[in-house]
Amino acid sequence: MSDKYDSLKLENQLCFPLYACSKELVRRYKPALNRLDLTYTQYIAMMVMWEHKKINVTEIGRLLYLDSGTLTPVLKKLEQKGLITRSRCKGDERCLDVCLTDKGEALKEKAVEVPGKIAPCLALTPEEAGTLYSLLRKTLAAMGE
Amino acid sequence: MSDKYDSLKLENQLCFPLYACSKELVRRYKPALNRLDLTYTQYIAMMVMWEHKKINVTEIGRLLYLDSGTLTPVLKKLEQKGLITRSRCKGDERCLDVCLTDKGEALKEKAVEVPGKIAPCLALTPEEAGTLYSLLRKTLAAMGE
DNA sequence: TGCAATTATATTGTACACAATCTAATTCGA
DNA sequence: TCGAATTAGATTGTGTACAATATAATTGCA
Repeated sequence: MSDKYDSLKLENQLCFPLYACSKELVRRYKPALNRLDLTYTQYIAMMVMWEHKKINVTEIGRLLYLDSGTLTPVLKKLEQKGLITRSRCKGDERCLDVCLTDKGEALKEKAVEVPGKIAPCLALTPEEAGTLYSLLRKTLAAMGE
Repeated sequence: MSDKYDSLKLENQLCFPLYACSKELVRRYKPALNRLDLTYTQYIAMMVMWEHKKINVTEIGRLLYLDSGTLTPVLKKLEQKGLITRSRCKGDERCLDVCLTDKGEALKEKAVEVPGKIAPCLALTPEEAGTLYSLLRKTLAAMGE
């Protein structure tokens, strides 16, 4: 019943459910994020800002697995909204300091409610969620070499 | 040590490692897929075609969790490459029959080697990979209602 | 039977995502 | 110390994703 093409079936691939699950879950964030006027990418960038207050683009990229080609327009958008400031570092003009503004800090109050709205979508027990988290982090670490 | 903002830390979110892991793993496919002149999205569309030979757009979308706005340009590209044909169904002109061509079928021979090149990236035991797969499929099913 | 609702796909507009390339600033080594 | 190599971001081009809308074909029901 099996042949040499079995590995090419969607049901036998691990990457595909990962890809689909990620996309579907991000889509579930949209209603909650619309109320903050943020996209998912802007939201994870703000999560970095809420934790770090001040950080440069390369570091944000390292934390989010994104490069400057993606981050530059995202950060410019967040700057337009008044949530962050962007300015060249004193001492090394190549660097860009990204800083959280008061308005950005204030948005955190509304954002606190987001994770609680997403959790029910998962339908996993806390143990399962923990296992899933560990396996994903292990895989991410392995891919980072 | 914990406060009400803990849920907003990247390390406490399940969606983020899912999103990052998916992106990084898709990136690992690129060298292998470049040799087939396929992107990842084109590759999973071809996986559907290799299994089904003939299928319509809505069905492909249901299998891949993609809508016509994404699939239409992808399928047109695959048609340009001569891997599939697109033609209106006889009997229901709204539908589009997507059919695998001989050239598309032939590409399967080269594609067979792709999954084996990706597996080592994961660094998971077969049991762990199985667990991850099950948890992702369970979550996908739950999100499909 | 005729027209309102539904269905299948396509189009438009916005926002990533990333490879490749570019520019400017900094560092490092002969 | 000066020019090559490196580094940090920005830009460009291609290809998704998806919401919203459009269009055309089909269905269903009053």
